[in-house]
Amino acid sequence: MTIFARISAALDGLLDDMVAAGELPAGLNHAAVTVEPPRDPSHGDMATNAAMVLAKPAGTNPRALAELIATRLRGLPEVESVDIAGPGFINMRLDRSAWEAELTLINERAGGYGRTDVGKGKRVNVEYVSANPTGPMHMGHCRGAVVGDALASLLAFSGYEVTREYYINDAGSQVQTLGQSVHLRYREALGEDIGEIPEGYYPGDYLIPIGQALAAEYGDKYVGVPDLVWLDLFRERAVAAMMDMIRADLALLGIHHDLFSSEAEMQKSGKVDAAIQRLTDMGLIYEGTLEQPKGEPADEDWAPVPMVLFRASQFGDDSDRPVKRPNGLYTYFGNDLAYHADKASRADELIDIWGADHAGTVKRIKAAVAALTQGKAKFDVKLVQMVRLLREGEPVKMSKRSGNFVTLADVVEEVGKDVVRFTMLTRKADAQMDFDFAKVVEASKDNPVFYVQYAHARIASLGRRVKEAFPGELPAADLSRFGAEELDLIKQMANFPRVVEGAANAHEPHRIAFYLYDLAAAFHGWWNLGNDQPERRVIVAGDIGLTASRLHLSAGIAQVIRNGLGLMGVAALEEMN
RNA sequence: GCGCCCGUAGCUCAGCUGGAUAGAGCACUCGCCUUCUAAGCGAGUGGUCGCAGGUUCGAAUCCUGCCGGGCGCGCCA
Repeated sequence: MTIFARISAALDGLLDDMVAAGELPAGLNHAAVTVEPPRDPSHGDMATNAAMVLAKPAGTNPRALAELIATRLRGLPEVESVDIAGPGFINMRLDRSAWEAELTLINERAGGYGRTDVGKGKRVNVEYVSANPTGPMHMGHCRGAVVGDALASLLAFSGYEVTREYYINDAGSQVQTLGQSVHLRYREALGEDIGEIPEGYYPGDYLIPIGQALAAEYGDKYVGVPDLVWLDLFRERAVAAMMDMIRADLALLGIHHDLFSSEAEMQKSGKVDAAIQRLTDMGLIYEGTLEQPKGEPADEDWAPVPMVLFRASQFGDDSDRPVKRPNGLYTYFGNDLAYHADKASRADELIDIWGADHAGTVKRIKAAVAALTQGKAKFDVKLVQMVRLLREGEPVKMSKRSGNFVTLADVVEEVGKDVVRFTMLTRKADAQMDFDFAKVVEASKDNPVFYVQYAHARIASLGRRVKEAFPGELPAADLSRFGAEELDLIKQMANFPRVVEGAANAHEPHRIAFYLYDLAAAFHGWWNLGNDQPERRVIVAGDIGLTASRLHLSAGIAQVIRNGLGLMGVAALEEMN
């Protein structure tokens, strides 16, 4: 057990003892009781709010209760001293042996340090990316891809059974247009001059090879015949090729989904009809007419049309929502609610990662999930804000014309997978962010990617250098030789499991990036002590024992950095170059 | 008109789901770095947490109403 888990468990047990001793009434809810490092380290190593939280339900006052708890805490072997401060905080100082033990634990657990079972094996489905299969991935998709992937890793590390899922939107009008665009390329491949790609079609060069392949396979069989004959074929081929391309783009980022779900297949399987039927049976589907939306430019073409609607407004949405169009086909929402019903049948918790431009549809899908699962499924829609690309401080112009939008593959090629992934996690998901090509590769402490990598590389360099100073075998680490700075570093490392747990619970993978930056800063500060004072370096000439001990500490730091970077999908570097 | 997100130091952002005196980097000021592990190091200045109420032992954090910025708002996805 990690140190925080031990103290927290001991506190729980001790509160039970107090109930047995008649010092506390039975049945108090401990959920709000926390054990955490105080913001101000001068207050001690750990603080608990137990007395303040429990005083009122226990019918006593915080200070008096704190005294009782403090007395018992003083009996714990790892607790050196306890005092009560402010409105009833209980501050603890731990014996140094507790921190020494934590470092040993870090090096023993190695890659498993920080892993917990808070997920208790619950099945969580994380759906992310789900870019339309109409072209290569561009930077607009990138952030959601990284956030979703890191969150999935975080949840897996926290004891959840995770499914990483991609929803292929292969049933709507956009993929019909894609099929028609490929048909143009097909005619082009047969020698026809198609001129400029008309407005409304996909102009990208990436469709050319698909047209060529179809031309090679079928010759002119599909020229001059109605699209009814060829559109399904062309669409399916195009979608398959686009998905191959998208999978390749994702692989560049180190992202591999467990499951790709097809909208079209789901529709064919009858699951959409079934889901709508279930809602109909619940009385939540009716035919009706919506009011005209109050958009700024009032739509002249608007006319009231009766449609099949879902009573989303009964579940917190602002309006009821159409599941079928007047032509009888399902809307995107109709398909999507069925898809979520399907996911809910396979998982205990659902998480969707969406671009912020879809914010307007969150309420309706939450309403649908609530209705379909009787409010039982945990469901979080995580919105990821836009990324503004900058080059030398100037926004990069994005155009839909082919060759002029920034693809994900281009960016990964230019700055590298690790830089892209780390940078995408240096801001919380719901804040907008700038991605400056120059800044993200800058080798300075202003750049968190570099700063964290550099800390790890510095530690890796010790392994190489120590052989020069001490060619023989090193003795076992003697942790009693640590001073206050070394113990402070361990205290910071000991926070890693708490940060992981918090990030997993809050679905906020960016917390790992900030934690690693802080840990790296603390390490660099420690390292810099050696600039002026050679005896404070890790490798101390003439003191093999101290060197061994500090190497052990450094190894622990490197381990925590690796574990954190691993969750982010970023490789730790052995050396900078 | 409505909904969602955001508003914290001059700038870019954290703030551990309600805790103690609100933090980091940049910028700025001062000192250090011609021999060491310096793609630099140390210290300092800088805040009505958009505004006004409310909830309670306690609010940047939760609630309500305003102000300002971004995104979105039927039969697209």
